[in-house]
Amino acid sequence: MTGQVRTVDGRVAGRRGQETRQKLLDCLREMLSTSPYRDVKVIDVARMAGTSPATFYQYFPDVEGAVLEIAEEMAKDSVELKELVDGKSWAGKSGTTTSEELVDGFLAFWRKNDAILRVVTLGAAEGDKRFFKIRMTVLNSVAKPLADAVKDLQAKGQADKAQDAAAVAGSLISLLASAAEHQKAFTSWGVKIKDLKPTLAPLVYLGVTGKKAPR
Amino acid sequence: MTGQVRTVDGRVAGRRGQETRQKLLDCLREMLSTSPYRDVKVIDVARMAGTSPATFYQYFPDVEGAVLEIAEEMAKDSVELKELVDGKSWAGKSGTTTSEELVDGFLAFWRKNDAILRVVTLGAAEGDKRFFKIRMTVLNSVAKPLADAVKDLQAKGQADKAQDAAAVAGSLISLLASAAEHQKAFTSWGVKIKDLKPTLAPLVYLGVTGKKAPR
DNA sequence: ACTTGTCCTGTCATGCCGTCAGCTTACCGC
DNA sequence: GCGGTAAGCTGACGGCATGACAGGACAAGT
Repeated sequence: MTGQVRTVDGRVAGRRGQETRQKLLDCLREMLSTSPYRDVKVIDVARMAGTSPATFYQYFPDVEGAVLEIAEEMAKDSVELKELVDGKSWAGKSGTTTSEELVDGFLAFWRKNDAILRVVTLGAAEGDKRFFKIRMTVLNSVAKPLADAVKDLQAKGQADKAQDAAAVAGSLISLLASAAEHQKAFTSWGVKIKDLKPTLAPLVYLGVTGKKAPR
Repeated sequence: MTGQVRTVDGRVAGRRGQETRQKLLDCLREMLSTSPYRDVKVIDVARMAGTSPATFYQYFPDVEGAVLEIAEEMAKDSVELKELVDGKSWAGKSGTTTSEELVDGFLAFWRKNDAILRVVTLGAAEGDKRFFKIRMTVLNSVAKPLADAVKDLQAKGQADKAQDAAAVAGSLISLLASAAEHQKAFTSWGVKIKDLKPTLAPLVYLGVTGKKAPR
């Protein structure tokens, strides 16, 4: 699957080279979570990795290129998010559980990949196709099975057929993504983090089924 | 209200100085909407404004400082968003209209200030208090009156009292903000922009009233 | 030990950053 | 109109990040 790892000038990287490369990626990830994206410099990353800027440029064209690498790694991990929706039931009480677990799982994933997702989101918003595609991969991993679930319910007459399934799923995933991104904002509105799930989960349930959540 | 405009070294700016300053801000705003934030350089802004980098540094400590200025201007404009909720009715049919106008108005404001809001959002997510506060100002201009509306309905027994009003309002505003930020994403899900309002508006209505939207 | 290919770094040209001294311009009182 | 004063602008400079290259260090096989 993973093609040969190559340096910028075309050589194939050996064992030691891959280690160095990985160390650079790790340090970059670390830097991203501690300083503003705009201020992340190659020289800092190199220093932290105990190597020189020249080495960095051997493996990556620039900071953005390395960030893309990290982002793609994360996008691969995001397949695990499918499990939050696939094969789950939306009927009655179990629907409540499904929506709660979806909210929980999604927020956890976002929090885990906080820093890199911030940069991906920015890149996507700025119109960069590569970042946009990565963001899509992550969100689609939930949005697609969710849209399928809505279509299923519509077919069984258990959900509002007038709603576009993909639009519903997209809106709900956006809601989750945005809530995940700005958890700090909620506290300033006097909302405790623990209030977030009880609020989001019913919204998801409502969006999917078109019915008020049972209690 | 607005104190004297001052240069970095303390001089008060006169007519000509203010013009230059404003031209720099305009050019920066332009640059932000055409190139990635990370790549916006002082020298480019200065060149576009037909002046020198040194002049830029006379009015702003750095790029971020100037961006903050633009953002604060925008935050002032955001008071107009209050009107989208204040004094509106959520009962029956008129509730549907209210939610639709809220969605429309909010999306329009966000689209108008696209570029600067992107940077504000990034800064806030990275933990910068100044950007965070500005983002709060914008979102609060809708979230506060919306929370009041929910409390009102709760008091009248027309909404679910178990929900925290502020949390509901916060989640809904986050939903709108996120949808506004990533309109392009929706099209890749096969969702037409015009499908967005019919999807978001009922979600808002549902969130506020806890009832399924009438049609 | 020698060869081969990978890996790292010293060094250099280039370009942006951020500051300062000093020159020019506008305004004001006389 | 004349000089004084403060505002406005820029050339120039040290400093640092970028990105390219060539050559030295190193590991592995022979």
